Amino acid sequence: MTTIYDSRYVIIVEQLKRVRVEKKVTQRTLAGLLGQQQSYVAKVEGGERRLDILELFDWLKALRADPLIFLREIGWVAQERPGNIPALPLPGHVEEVHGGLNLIMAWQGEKKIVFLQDAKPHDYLIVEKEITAIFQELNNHKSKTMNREAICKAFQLAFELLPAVNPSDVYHHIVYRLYLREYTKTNAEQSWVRAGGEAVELFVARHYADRLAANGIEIKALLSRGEKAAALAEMGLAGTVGDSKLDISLYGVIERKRYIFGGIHCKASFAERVSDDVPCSEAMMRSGLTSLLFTFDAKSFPPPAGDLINRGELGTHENPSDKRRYIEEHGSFDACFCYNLRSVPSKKKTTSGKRIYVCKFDEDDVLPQKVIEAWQQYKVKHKL
Amino acid sequence: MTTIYDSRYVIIVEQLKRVRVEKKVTQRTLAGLLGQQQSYVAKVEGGERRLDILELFDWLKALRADPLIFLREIGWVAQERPGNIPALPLPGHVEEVHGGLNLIMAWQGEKKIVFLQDAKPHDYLIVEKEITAIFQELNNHKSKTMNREAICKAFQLAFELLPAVNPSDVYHHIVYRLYLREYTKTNAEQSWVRAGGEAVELFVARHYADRLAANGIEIKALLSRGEKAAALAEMGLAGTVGDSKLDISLYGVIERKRYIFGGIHCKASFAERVSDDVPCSEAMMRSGLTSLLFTFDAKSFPPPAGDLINRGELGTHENPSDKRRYIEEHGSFDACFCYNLRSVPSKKKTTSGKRIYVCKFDEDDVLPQKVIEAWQQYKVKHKL
DNA sequence: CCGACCGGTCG
DNA sequence: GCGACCGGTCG
Repeated sequence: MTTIYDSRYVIIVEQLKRVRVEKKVTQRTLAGLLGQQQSYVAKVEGGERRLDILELFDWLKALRADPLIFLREIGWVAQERPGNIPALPLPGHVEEVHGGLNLIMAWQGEKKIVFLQDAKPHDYLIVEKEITAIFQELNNHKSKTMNREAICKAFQLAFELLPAVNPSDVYHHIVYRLYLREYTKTNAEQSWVRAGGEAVELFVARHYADRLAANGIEIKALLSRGEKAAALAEMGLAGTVGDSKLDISLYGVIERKRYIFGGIHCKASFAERVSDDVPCSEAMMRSGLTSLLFTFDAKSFPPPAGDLINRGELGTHENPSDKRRYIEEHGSFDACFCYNLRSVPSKKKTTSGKRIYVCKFDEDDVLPQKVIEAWQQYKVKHKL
Repeated sequence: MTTIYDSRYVIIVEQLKRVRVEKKVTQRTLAGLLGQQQSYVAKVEGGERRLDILELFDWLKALRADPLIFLREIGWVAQERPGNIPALPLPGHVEEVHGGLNLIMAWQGEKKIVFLQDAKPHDYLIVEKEITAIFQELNNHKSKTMNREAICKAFQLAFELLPAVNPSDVYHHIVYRLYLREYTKTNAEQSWVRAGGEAVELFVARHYADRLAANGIEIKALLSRGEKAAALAEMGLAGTVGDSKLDISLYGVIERKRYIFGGIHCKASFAERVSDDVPCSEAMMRSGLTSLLFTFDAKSFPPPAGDLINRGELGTHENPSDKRRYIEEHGSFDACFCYNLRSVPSKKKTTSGKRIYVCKFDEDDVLPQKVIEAWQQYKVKHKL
């Protein structure tokens, strides 16, 4: 019959006793310091008498124990980790500079500046305010919005109001960092991993839906394990690769009949994780299906060593990373669409013939063009 | 010529001004509330006059701004994230129970209990104390110990003093959680990812070194990118798989000549990440080399939903996970050695013939046996 | 229930 | 410089 309150109080009492014993203070001595009888200390340590907050602090003071350290030991206050506060944008704080704006971040009480090219303070401030409100709403216990929906909404808003800005910077410096700043319900970094990753898939499917529908193509985010497995089964790949290795499926529609002709793998950033998707992608390509890779290629190095500039991980032609080689040399995907304007696109000719395209979400975006082409080719090949 | 001190102060002034403007308080009004002339406010906001800490708090009070919120906004204090404090063992706090001990953790001020089978309080308390000292030393800025070396030392100590306890629980509930509790120099969770992962590789190589050396086998942790690439080149796999996809190499030695005959992939936990290693492992096996998988298969679900019991991710025979299938069905590794005693080992017969073995670090540990067998078979096959 | 999501770290 | 390391999350 332990209530939460009781359990919390038990920890306090046990730790108070431990501190006293460690400091080799007897119950009698402590009682003397507190101006009380020994029975007072015994009753408190026996859980018979509860301390109010002021009594607790007097108690700790008498033991010469640091209250903050004590609160950490009982898990009420996080361990002090001087380095665990990531760089976060200061609320409403930007400065207009030539060609864009400087986003002012605080990191460990130091000021860090990130330049956002082609961003106007007025637009940024609207974006920050709206996204802040969206994410704060998630902390509300009555909020019915799912985290991935909220983040997807934040992407849509930010890309619409800041169309000229490097999309990967919007992802990484605005939406991601505002989520870290505002989301407090659970561990924000890990929640971002879960919800931010799915939000990218949702965003991609929604952003291109109309453009592709106009060309007889249906794009579908595969959010559940069941949907993923079903899509892989439709492709004839059930059981040959892991069942959960595709993010978005692409269907061509002819007279209400749907033909699955490809899919899109989504990765916010690469790290070593792109190799997860390679076996599924290669299996898709062997089955004559189009396998595309969407990525923000977001990667910056944080302070103190790094400069926070989001250079991505694809490297250059002269000095390619393994990730670039997966596309250009091994041809493990039919194409990679990268939304980090600092990333270096492939040359027209590559070893495998497959290319990295670098785009913004504008009329020159090649992703929908390539999807439409792939469907045309599928129709020709299968005489549809 | 901005010193760190200046940069920090600039943030304070700018944010103080922002708070005043947001609250629609004029400089004159604020000055009145502070019992000062308007020029005082102007000078402070202009950076000409510095506020001492008490003046700062008076200032915030006059603006009816919460000091803690303000300190968070300037990045001096972490955002309050009620859920971001992981379950951490309370210092020196265990209770002896039948068949083992209860490890007492604090999570959000609640008490959480994890049962450690076959652990004795006396031994646990030594382990906790020693590991705490090792990890606290890392916070010392003069510490020359590398994080991975410190964690490896913690593993060696803990497995030696608690030989009967589930090794995965020692990894997950003792070493990992003490690292979270004690390591404060940088973001402890991410530091654990980096250093804890490498420490597992180091530990495996060191733990088995003598036993294997007695059988003419050299085991080597591949810690640098160069070492990994070199080992893959020796195997004849350079360039065919990513260059960084092997953790430990195995050499047989005959008359000072070294023959690479296999390798070990290490994974503290699976998640989806085992598929990273599958392509390299399969390539090794195709080349006639032995490819083994070492894992703690550590996975518990934390509060509030989870019960913290470290059940791993391999599932059962009736309900296998994708990870079990990688071994038992697809045979993507020659064997999987799993050090979580709650994991279900393979039956003697599997579809692929490859098996999951569940072990402790004792005389029945099958890993060294299988490595020695593999080297014998290699010698026979290559007539060495 | 039980899976894949991703980025700070530090060698 | 620049890579792979892993676990809380939440649908």
